[in-house]
This record gives sequence, C-alpha cells and structure tokens, in this order.
Amino acid sequence: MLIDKILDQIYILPETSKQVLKSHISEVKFPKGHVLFKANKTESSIYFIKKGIVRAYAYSEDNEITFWFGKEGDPIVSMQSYVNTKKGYEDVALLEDCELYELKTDKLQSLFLEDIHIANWGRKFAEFELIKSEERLIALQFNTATDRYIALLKNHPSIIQRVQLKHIASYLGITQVSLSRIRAEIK
Amino acid sequence: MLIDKILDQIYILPETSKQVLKSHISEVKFPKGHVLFKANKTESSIYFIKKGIVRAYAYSEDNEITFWFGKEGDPIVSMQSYVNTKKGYEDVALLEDCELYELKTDKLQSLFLEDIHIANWGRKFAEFELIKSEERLIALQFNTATDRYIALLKNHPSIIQRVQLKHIASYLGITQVSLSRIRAEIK
DNA sequence: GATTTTTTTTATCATTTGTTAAATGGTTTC
DNA sequence: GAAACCATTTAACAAATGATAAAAAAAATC
Repeated sequence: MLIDKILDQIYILPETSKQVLKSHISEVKFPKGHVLFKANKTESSIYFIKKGIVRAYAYSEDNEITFWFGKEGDPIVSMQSYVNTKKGYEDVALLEDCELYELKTDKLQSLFLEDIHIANWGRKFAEFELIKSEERLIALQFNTATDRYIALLKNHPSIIQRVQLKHIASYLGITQVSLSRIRAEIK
Repeated sequence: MLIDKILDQIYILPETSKQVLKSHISEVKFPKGHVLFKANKTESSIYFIKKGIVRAYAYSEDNEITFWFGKEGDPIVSMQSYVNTKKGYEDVALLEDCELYELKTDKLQSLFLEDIHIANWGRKFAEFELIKSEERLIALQFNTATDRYIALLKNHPSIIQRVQLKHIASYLGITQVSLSRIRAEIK
C-alpha cells in the first residue's frame, strides 16, 4: 500500500504538512526472517508495511507467544519505545520478504511540537491504534478461541493463508493441537 | 485526585492552554449504582475520577462481562464515542458514590484544532491509554487467571477491597467458583 | 440484634483443553 | 524423484476449568 494512502487513512493533512512528514519517510526492504525489532531494546523508528506480513511475539518462560500480525497498510510500532522511549518487550520478525516505509521517532516527535496538523495526525494515529487494541482486548475476553479463529478467517483470511498455524494457535492463546481440533470441527 | 494533577500526569501544558482546557471542565457527582455510559449510545463527554470507583462491562449472550475498573485519577472514556463519534458497546456503572470531572467531547475536539499544546496533550492522552490497553492485552494473553489475580492484588489492592468478587472473576475471565479456588490456594 | 438477602466458599461431576507421541501430509534439496 | 525435513493432524491420557447445587459467611434491612 502506498504511503499517501496510509497517511490519509489516519488523518488528512494539509499539503504542506504532508510534504514535511513525507520528507522524513524512506523506503526500506528486508528479507523473510529478518528481525526488525528486538526485545529489551529501545527502537528508534516506526514503520508502515508497503508489502509483506510480519508478526510480533514475546517470550513467556521458554516458549514464544505471538500477539500481533501486521500486513499491508499496518504500522509496526514498539509502543514502549514510541511513547515512553523505553525498552520494548517484543520481537518483530518478517514472515515474508517485506517493503517498508521507515519514519524516525525523534524526527516525528519534533514535528509534533512544531506543526499542529502533524500533532493531530499523531493523535489520530494513537487513537486508531487504541481502538484496535481495545477491540482485540474485548475479543480476547469475550470470545472463545473458536470464535476468534472464525473471525480471523472471515476478517483477515490472508493471515491464515500466509502464516503458519503454530503462530496462529499461539495468537489465539491455544495449542497447535487445539487449533487442529477446531479446524477439523468447523469444516 | 485533583484535576491539575490528572492533567499534568498526561502532559505538562503551558499555563494559558491549561486554563483554557480547565475552563471546559466541570465537577459532577453521582450516587453508587448510577449508570454513566449506556451501551449503543454515543457519549458526549469524557470524565476523570476525582473520587470513587467504577466499572465498564458489556453483554455476551445474556451474561455481562466486566472488562475495566477505574479509580481515582483514571479517565472514563467510551473510545468508540470519543474517537469515531460512534456508539459504544459498554455500560459504565458507579460502584461507589463518585465525584467526577466532566469534559465535553465536542469542545475538546475543537480545542485540538486551535491549540497545538492541547493537541499534543490529546495525543499523549491517547498514547497512555494505548500503553495501558496493550499491557492489559499482553497480560490477558500471557498470564493465567491466577497470575493476573496476584498482579491485581499487588498493583491495585484497592480494587479487590472495594469491588465484589463476581466482578473481579468476570474481569479475570473465569467463574466466581474458579476465583474462590484461586483465593483458597494462594493463602 | 434477629431476620432476610446477598455474597462467597466448598463439593461433586462433566466438559474442555493441554501434554506427549505417533502418523500423515507437504516442501525443499540434492 | 527419492530423501530429508518441517508442518499439521490424530490419538490417548492427564490436568484444569466450568456447571450446578448446597453450605457458610457477610451485609443489609427492619
């Protein structure tokens, strides 16, 4: 997805502000398997996915748990780094070869203080991420793993087509064996 | 908690901007049991809790599930109303007599477009809510109900002292019977 | 302060999910 | 295209959680 569309979906900026913001965004490419964010590190950039699919995961005891998938148009952000300049708790790894838009956090922070339109763009960016986070939280608390698998199948079929089931099982909070049972049942 | 402290904890505003923002905030009181937000309604205000404790809940089939508790200093927001002017899915009810600070959403929205400092205050407000939402999401996905009960006991003991266990069980995603078993075990 | 009502705990049994291991199916590599 | 490797499904058993009901404890009401 092109950067103009990604930026516009968040908040329509006046043309001058948009050009300023875009002047700080560059394109980067990484191969499948590349680890973009490392846990316990303060990340200095945020990204938007032009092409590809990625996952965020963290470790609990010795097993890793996937808690987010990103695909075309989605932002990749280590929230603790972005909001508090603190170390993040997550790895983000690429599940496919990816093309990304990169934006340095420190540049963005100074733009927030200089340009009211960009400040409001940043506000809407956080607000939309908040809405998404809340929706995931509600889904996790209200729906069974079966419900959430069916919802994923319906709303994000490309995730299920493009991602290994072990990651999806982990994302749903169940074992791979349980996911297999669910898949066998709903057929 | 006083409004100055609540506002400052989010983002330190220049004195003039702070006075403008405060001029739109008023104090209101409601008795225990009052339903502040109603599901399927677009709410026109956000609140900050000066004194008291509240819960947000929604219905799944016929049983209600509590998914948030708020206490002194916390904001009360129907995110769908606040961000998208859409209907919320949650009720918010007061568990004690409460004193609240009220801020009309439409006023705040126009201030965002007029004052860059208030826009950045609004950005930090959303960002901090996002951090809290992510932390809850991670806790829900990574930790067992027992872990989360112990964390609640440690980090928010006043919730457990002041709220009925049926609401806490629902918040933890388990039955009241299971919570009783957990409480019996960790003693 | 005794009675009624509500909240919390305990007990029993059924159901669901996890664990481990083996079998099947699919990809990649030489 | 056979061999090796990885992903997914199936099977059997164990452990954890839910459902229901009853008992105990606590709170509210008169």
